[in-house]
Amino acid sequence: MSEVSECAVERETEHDQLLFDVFAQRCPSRATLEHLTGRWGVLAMAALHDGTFRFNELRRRVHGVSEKMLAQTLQALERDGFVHREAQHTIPPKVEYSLTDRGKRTAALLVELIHDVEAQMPDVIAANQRYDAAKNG
Amino acid sequence: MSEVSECAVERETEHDQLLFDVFAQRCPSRATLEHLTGRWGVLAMAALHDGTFRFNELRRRVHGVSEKMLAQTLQALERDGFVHREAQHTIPPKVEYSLTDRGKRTAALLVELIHDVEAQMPDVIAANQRYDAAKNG
DNA sequence: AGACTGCACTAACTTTTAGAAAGTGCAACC
DNA sequence: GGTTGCACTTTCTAAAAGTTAGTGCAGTCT
Repeated sequence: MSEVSECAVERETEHDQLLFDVFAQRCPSRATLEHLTGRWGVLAMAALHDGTFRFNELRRRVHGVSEKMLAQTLQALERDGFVHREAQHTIPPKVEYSLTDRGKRTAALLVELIHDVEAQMPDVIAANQRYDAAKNG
Repeated sequence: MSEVSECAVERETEHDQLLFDVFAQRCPSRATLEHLTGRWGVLAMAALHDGTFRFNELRRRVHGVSEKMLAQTLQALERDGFVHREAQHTIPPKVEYSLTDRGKRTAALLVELIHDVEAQMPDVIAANQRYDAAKNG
């Protein structure tokens, strides 16, 4: 009954490319996409698009993120190779986060999305009001 | 102690534009961004980028989404004016979902992101293995 | 000198959210 | 006449997010 979709990671096409599909439930691309588009993933990537930052600098940039979630988010992004982490084992510790080349490419897309959303906000707020009025009216 | 950042929605710049900032904790743009980038938001938008679909058609396209979450996601996207909902009050009911013009623009960016991620997956998987090896080695 | 803050986290606990399962009411299909 | 499909909502449980506290040492403030 409960069918679980998989992507054909293992199979190769005639063009020697692997097939990944975010619409397939168990495709690893879905997890990666979530790391990038999760609540804090987008913001961390966009913040790092502006340069290299220390852990607590990022925390101050991304208002509202907890230490736990920022650490968790950065670890996932580092594991996926979007973020580079460089730690100096001094006291107090100094850890610098930056984007990898691959991360920079993807971050550019996310920044574009953010700007698009910010620019649309007046329309979004108007749409919200229309929707709520239609419901309660 | 706990400072909460707000965006200057109310203030206007000299160019007569409103200021929205997703990095500010209480800026409404952050909620909107989350509707789009949330786990199911991206996939719903990308699915609708291919055309008009009924509720259960979407559910079959976006593998793994529950009815509850799909309904919730579509309602948020409709309220924000990204998605258009057209219901025929027949029995059985027929409800068709499609993207608004604004939604189409934003969906294009999300689809671009998805393709970028899918294309990077071989590198991501390699990065995962390197990360795990470095940790357990 | 002694208290306080900052550094980059992790661990334990609580609250919020997501997901799973069942219910709705009717009609077409077998 | 039993099953399935339609588009949801409601209830309950499992998972995720958020909150708080702790680490160990060095600078800053008083």
